[in-house]
Amino acid sequence: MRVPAQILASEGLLDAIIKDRSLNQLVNVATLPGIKKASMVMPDVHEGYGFPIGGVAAMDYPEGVISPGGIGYDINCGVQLLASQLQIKDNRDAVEALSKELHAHVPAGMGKGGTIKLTTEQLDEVLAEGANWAVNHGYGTRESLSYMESHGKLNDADPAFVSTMAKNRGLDQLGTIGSGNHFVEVDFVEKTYNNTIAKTYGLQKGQIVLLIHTGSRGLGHQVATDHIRKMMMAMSHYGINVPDRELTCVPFNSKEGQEYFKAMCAAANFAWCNRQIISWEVKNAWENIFGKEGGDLRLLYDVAHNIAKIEMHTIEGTSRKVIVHRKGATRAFGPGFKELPPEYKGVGQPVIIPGSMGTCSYVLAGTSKSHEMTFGSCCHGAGRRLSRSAAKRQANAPVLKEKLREQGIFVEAGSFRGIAEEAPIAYKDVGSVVDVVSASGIAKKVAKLKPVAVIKG
DNA sequence: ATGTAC
Repeated sequence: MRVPAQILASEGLLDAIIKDRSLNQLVNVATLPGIKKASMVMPDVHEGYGFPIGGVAAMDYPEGVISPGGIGYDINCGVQLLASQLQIKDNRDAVEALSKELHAHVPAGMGKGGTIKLTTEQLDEVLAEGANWAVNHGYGTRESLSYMESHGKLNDADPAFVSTMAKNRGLDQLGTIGSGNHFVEVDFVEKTYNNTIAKTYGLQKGQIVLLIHTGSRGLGHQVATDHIRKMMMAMSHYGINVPDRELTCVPFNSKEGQEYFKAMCAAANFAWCNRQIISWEVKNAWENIFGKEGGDLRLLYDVAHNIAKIEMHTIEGTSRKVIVHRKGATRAFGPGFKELPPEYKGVGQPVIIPGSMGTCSYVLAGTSKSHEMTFGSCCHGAGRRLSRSAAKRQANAPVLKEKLREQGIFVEAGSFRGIAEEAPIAYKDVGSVVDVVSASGIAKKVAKLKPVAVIKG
């Protein structure tokens, strides 16, 4: 190990953490060339490809390594939160119709294409421009870009390093959520914890909000597959040995490192464009149900939780440039961060933490403590405690769907398999996860969101 | 997560 391993958890959460390989993986990551300070995991950690999901690793720029396993196959998987002007108490009766309308507007499910069919030239524009492409083509407003991490676009993207196969997979996938834990969810604000920040973000008790959780679909997956294969062949050339082949990596400033990074940025841009177009479709569905009385759906914020970023961080008293890998970890920058829209600058970045299906989600605010402790990062969700296959064995999807309906939560899902894999028993308690990050000081609790409808793949 | 392993 070149650096220590750092675990953020409570005693209760450790039980689930020690059952899988996530701590071995945490230790493995600590061996990677150029890693600074510590190999870190958040309380929602679980086993992933090479790196644990819920992990943060910062490498020296530009000699340290970049590793696709530290980002994940779903490049720029992330969450967007939309705030409405309606209260749940006045609109309970409309929820079922709204969930059906959302389902009709947002294709969900494995391999599902959408209504937008891009030409290869247009796809290259999307890869270079991110959410800007959506806005330039009538999907949303320009001011919404200020409310997205990195303004919905990474400038280092280069479509030339995205393979034809990856591009072909993406041609009809804009505006689709995919499967697994991806969803569109209707929630209401059950509770606020910090009234000043809640007010700054425009959140109040009883308000209806919407969450969109998806990423770069088959395109991002293919980018990861292609570059992992190339890196595996190149790694020995750079004299790098890793304890697990899934940790394949090359120096950031190497040919293969640069090609992967530029392709990863392009896939991240595809994901931001995707969430922006889904957001536009969600607004169409909303308008169809509520008409003009429905009011505006305002983009509160959009965060990435599977990404690598070049950032400045203070390490042993010195400010240095690092390659921060966040895999199942959300950026959580504190007050004063210049990228934030002016009205959020005093309170820190919104950190959006989706819980498991039918439980609840949280909005937090980044703090300066996160810069000291976790390279400006926080957890990203509840975190699995059961594998997909174990969840399928233990969950009874039809019964679960009916149970959630009795609790006032409509689930629109493409398959019972999807529901079983995402059953709440397959996940840790998101409240306990959020309490750990809140107690550690890396983020502040702002609001708790309760679902009333979930659209899944 | 993913046209569910090349």
